[in-house]
Amino acid sequence: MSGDGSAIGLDPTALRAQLRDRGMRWTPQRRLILDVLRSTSGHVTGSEIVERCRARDPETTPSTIYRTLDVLEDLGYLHHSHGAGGREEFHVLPAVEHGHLQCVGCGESWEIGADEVADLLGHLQRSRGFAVDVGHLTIAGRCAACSADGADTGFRPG
Amino acid sequence: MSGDGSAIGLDPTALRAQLRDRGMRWTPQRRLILDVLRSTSGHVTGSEIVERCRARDPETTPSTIYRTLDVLEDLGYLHHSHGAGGREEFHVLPAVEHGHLQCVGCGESWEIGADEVADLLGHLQRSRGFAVDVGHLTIAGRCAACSADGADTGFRPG
DNA sequence: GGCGTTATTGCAACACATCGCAACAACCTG
DNA sequence: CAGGTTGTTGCGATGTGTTGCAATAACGCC
Repeated sequence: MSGDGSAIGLDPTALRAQLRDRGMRWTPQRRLILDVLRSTSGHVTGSEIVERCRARDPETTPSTIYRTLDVLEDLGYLHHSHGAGGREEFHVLPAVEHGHLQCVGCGESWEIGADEVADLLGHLQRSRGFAVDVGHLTIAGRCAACSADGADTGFRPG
Repeated sequence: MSGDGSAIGLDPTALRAQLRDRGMRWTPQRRLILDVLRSTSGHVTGSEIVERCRARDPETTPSTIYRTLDVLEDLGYLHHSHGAGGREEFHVLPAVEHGHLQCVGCGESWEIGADEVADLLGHLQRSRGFAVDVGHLTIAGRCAACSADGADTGFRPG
């Protein structure tokens, strides 16, 4: 819908400064990963990121990538949740915190704003004192189209 | 609350009949897995089931177990969802459909009844036509105790 | 610019889960 | 009970993440 993901805020210089503040280092690998992330909009799975990094530099190793992703999440540059299949899904630069709806039929996913989530889950917070991690929330189910299509869980006989 | 999980309804004979109805077979492996499940209450991760099966019969292979688990889920004997870490969690004999709350701090998890879930998510259903898979729902966050304990995501310096 | 400290990398191994495929064995039939 | 069908098993390989550890290389300091 909107831009191409080359978002302001994924600025290498800023990240470098933030890292240094924490006594952490700015490395070529991190620069590459940040770069890949900058040219990414919306959701990506962990393996997609690995793939894209290796496309630019075949030397890149998965462990480095996943560790860097952790760091970036720590710094608030991204969020991750787990899709309907349990795989990691990263969401770059979440301007506003939000959750996801994912269809087990077609795999499509949609965002639900923090407002909406708060509306839905706020009372869990109040009644149980349970602080929902909105950014991590992915709700599985079937979208309208897939519900109309077939009733069962993605399985279509014959 | 109730018993030890040796629930009525996980009856080998009944399962055998159900399998045969579908042209499927009753094998020693399936019997073992059902047995393990019978002595299990509440949540188990996939690897826990594997472990317990191998404890009784070291020959058991993971692929067989996971495949049988799929079959059993198909037949409604259990449900699975993905915990905060993305790992599979199975729930045996869900008398009533329900979702889960899982604390990323202590790992503890709680059930939330279908009623409560419906209450929370019903409007997603109405406004978007999205049919939430309640049995698959696991909401991550921090429980009251852990929220009081420390503010960040499970990380504790020093 | 050279040097020391120590965060980070890359490797290898592991953990969890899934899949293709050939051999096996439940089950049905006669 | 022997024989054929075909659903299942078990193996090995693959995909996705994680972790321990020794070598490397950022970064701060002189």
